[in-house]
Amino acid sequence: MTLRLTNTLTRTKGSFVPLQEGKVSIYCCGVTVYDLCHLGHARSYIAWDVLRRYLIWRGYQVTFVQNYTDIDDKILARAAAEGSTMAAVSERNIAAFVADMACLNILPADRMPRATGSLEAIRALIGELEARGAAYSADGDVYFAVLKHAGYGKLSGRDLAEQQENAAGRVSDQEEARKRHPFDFALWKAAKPGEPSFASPWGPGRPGWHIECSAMVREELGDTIDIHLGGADLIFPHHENEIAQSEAATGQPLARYWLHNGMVNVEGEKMSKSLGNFTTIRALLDSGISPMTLRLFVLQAHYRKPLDFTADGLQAAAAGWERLRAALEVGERLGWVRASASAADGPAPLSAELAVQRSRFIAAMDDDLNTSAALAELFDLARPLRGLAGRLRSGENIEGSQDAELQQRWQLFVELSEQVLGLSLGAAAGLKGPGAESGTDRGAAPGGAAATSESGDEAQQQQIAATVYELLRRRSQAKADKNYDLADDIRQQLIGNFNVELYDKPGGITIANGGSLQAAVSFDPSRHSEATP
RNA sequence: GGCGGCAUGGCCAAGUGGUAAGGCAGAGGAUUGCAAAUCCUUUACCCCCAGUUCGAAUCUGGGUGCCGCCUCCA
Repeated sequence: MTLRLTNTLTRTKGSFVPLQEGKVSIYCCGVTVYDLCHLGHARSYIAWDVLRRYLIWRGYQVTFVQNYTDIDDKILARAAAEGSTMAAVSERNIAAFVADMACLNILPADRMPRATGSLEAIRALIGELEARGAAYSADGDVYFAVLKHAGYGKLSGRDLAEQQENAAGRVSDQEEARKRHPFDFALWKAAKPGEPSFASPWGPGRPGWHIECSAMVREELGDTIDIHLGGADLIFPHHENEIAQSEAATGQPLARYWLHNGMVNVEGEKMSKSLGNFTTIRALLDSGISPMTLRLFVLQAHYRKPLDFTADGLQAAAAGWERLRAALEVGERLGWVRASASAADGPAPLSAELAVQRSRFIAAMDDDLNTSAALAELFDLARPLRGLAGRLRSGENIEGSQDAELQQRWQLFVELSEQVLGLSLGAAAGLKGPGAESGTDRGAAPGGAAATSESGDEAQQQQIAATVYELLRRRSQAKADKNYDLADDIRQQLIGNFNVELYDKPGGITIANGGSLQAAVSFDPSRHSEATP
């Protein structure tokens, strides 16, 4: 089985064959750093993170480059609005980007070039295009001449002759007057008075938007790369222009595979900056949605399809993540060890059933990253583990349960979930970004008492445990007296005051867990002794 | 006007020729004083019409509806 990917360039799904066996070069269009990242970025970069993780897991040596566009009109506007500088705005948003991506468990790119750091390559490329007659300068601007480039429009399926009239009048008259063709686009823009600018053979100015990607791809990865990634909104004009520039300069195909992710809607409406209805990643996480919930939500749909963010959808994903989380957690609770396996190491010896599930997972991922189908396998793998988790949670003693098949199942499950899909316990609880304290969405319960669990000192913790224990004792007595109103009242008190939940198990034993408690407290009426599992 | 995409159960969403994965929600049952968790069982004539085929959600033609891009945008 080989990986099959839908290539925008050919509009077909075909086998992925890298240029060099065993190696994959990927360029992913990054962000313009004038603001915080929004859900569209999250969707896109989660999808590409999974592509990358899957390739790595399959044994490829992947080089992943993603740019920062840190020269741009909108950054300038933002800087002017806040009395700051372009560099300051960029720096701040780059830091935010890094934090947001880490929070979502998105692997950092191998290299992240910036436009400001690539000016040499950009100027060289423009010069080359000019020398080849593919570009012309006009009043300090330099434009790419689309008519000089055969094949312009091949990515987006546009025909220059047909499109010409439709495009008229879409750009400012001034700029229009300098262009020879409406689709010609700026490679270099002359500086306007008061703007920061960079020196160039054409006078002071700054690069156009598209040229930086062409220059960076070439500088970082070479003339032809394996995979070029981006949002569907970039197909035209950005990627079309990128192809034109690069291929006019090198005479080689820019990328063998062009992959584009579908757009994000919010409650059925297109999300866009111009409509002002975008939600930042931070705002969503701050609202109590866990990073892994967001990740699961994104991966439940195919990356090429539009994705509608709704409160209901996120809630469903949160419940789904709870299930996966329980299954991930159970092995750790039982002290099981992760296997350091990957597809490249060859399959570990698996039971027949597990081997089938593993190969189904691979088949799904091979089919243009069908994460939805892959997740179905993951949920199937998790089912018996959830059963184990359920028994553990309700206080049943299964410490001795070292069933080999279950352990193996857990190891496979963890491997696929964490390594390939990036759905990870550690990422949910450990890797903290702003506003991402809780691994579970239900952790955002009333009272906010949960937050104290990490800061409380030992004495305080003992005090709380003792109080909880006393309440458990009283509740046990109330149950014995069949005074269920009081018993329920105590349950409510524990939730309200400490965010602690109670689980009754056979034998009248009650376990209190979560919230302000660092360790579970249990009460056994037959023993009257405290235990902390 | 040009290019492209999508229409599957209450919601989300796979499936691209052999009688419909998975998640959420719901129902019934086991367990429970009640909860929680878990387990079992259960819920679809795949937008419409015509055609191809032994057989279609899946292919072809037509229709209807929705959406994206064509302007900065992941």
